[in-house]
Amino acid sequence: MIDFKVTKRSKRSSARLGVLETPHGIVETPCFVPVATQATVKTLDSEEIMETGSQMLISNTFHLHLKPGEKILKNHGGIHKFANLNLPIMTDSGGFQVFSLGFGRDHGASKVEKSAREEVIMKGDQPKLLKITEDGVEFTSYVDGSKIFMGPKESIKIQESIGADIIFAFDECTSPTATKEYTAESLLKTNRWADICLKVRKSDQALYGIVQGGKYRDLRVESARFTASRPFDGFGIGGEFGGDKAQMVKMIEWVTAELPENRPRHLLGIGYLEDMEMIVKAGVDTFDCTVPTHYARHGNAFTSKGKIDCTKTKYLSGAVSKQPLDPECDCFVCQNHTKGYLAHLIRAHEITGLKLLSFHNVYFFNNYVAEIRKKIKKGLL
RNA sequence: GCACAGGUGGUAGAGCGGUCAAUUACAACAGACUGUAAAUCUGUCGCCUCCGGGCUACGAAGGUUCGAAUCCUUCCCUGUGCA
Repeated sequence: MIDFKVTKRSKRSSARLGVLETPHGIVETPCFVPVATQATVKTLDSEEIMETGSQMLISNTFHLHLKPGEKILKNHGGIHKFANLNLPIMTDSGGFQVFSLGFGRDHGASKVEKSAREEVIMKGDQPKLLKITEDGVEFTSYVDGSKIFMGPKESIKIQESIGADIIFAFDECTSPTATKEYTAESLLKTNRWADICLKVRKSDQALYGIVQGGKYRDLRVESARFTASRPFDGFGIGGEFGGDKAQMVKMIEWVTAELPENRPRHLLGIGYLEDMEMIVKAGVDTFDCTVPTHYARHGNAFTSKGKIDCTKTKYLSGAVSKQPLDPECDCFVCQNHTKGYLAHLIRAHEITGLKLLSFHNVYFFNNYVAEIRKKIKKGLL
């Protein structure tokens, strides 16, 4: 079980400071949650994860179900022991994979598409590689092509075996290209699944319900009200956030306005640096995002002066090459390594380069949110 | 000196008469990435372009042919073996 207390409410916005207590430690909110899909923050070991100042991680039910399988995790005493991760952990339910391996894959689309696409998802449409039914979703495994059925019951059962502190209801993450009719019908399913998740849960793990509804205000509000009316321990805000940033913030605000103040809100899969203040001001407590680790493995570092693309030759020589990634950052990487060395490692495809950039990026993101907490404390946000 | 093998775009290496400005990989350059099928993906990659095409190119020079990176001759290089 978890305990959540709001310790300060901003007078300038919907931002709030909070303390989230879990069986594996306390989380100060607002908090960035690094993504550990396969029970690891890619390239970082458990000690390094702690050194980045991470407070909580989110792992993935679908991926752990495929590999190594939840039985393995259960036999090892759950994800914390299995991966030697001594901090709070969430597991995403697999609902995002309904999108990412479904219409997202079919259309090469992101849940944050900036502009409209030609593909439109109509009521009754099905993705190519999976089948969404009333009871759940038949996935096609990317490991061996086998069919894998996952619905609310299955997801909760798996999540119980994995043993995270916080688990999520199984939902359908809808696409930015879904019509209102599709999104409305999907929402009915997600809501029905939410009740099943609550019903079948036997563990004392915290269970978050997920708000969907796409870009449609009435659907978002309906979804938020429905989810708020159920005995969830917290709330995930999911689905698409297509359009521009202003639109995204509006969509979050529609939802947080309907959610009870005394339970935590987790924004699923959003967290560019430039997004952070906005989403916190919109009333979000925790949020996860693959960007720091993902971009790191593609050679990009985030700094107080902007993004640095370490694949560029210009960082190898001259004055810049002798400087750290970010002179204002006190992480291990910035204290001990130059841009020139990091650019070399990335360009030489050395695995250490990926690790060092991942470490820095996660550290930087955590630090960035720590500053946001300070601003709220000072009444500046 | 003789005998084999070989010389192709930044590199490696395909191609062995037309569909070749030349497969592919790497390098280089540019772009993308928001609950991770992601150490990934996309594009450019001889020169010029009014984007139709034009020009120069497969060691060098000749030749055969309607047509040569591809066949022939000579030369120059490289590797290996024998003297």
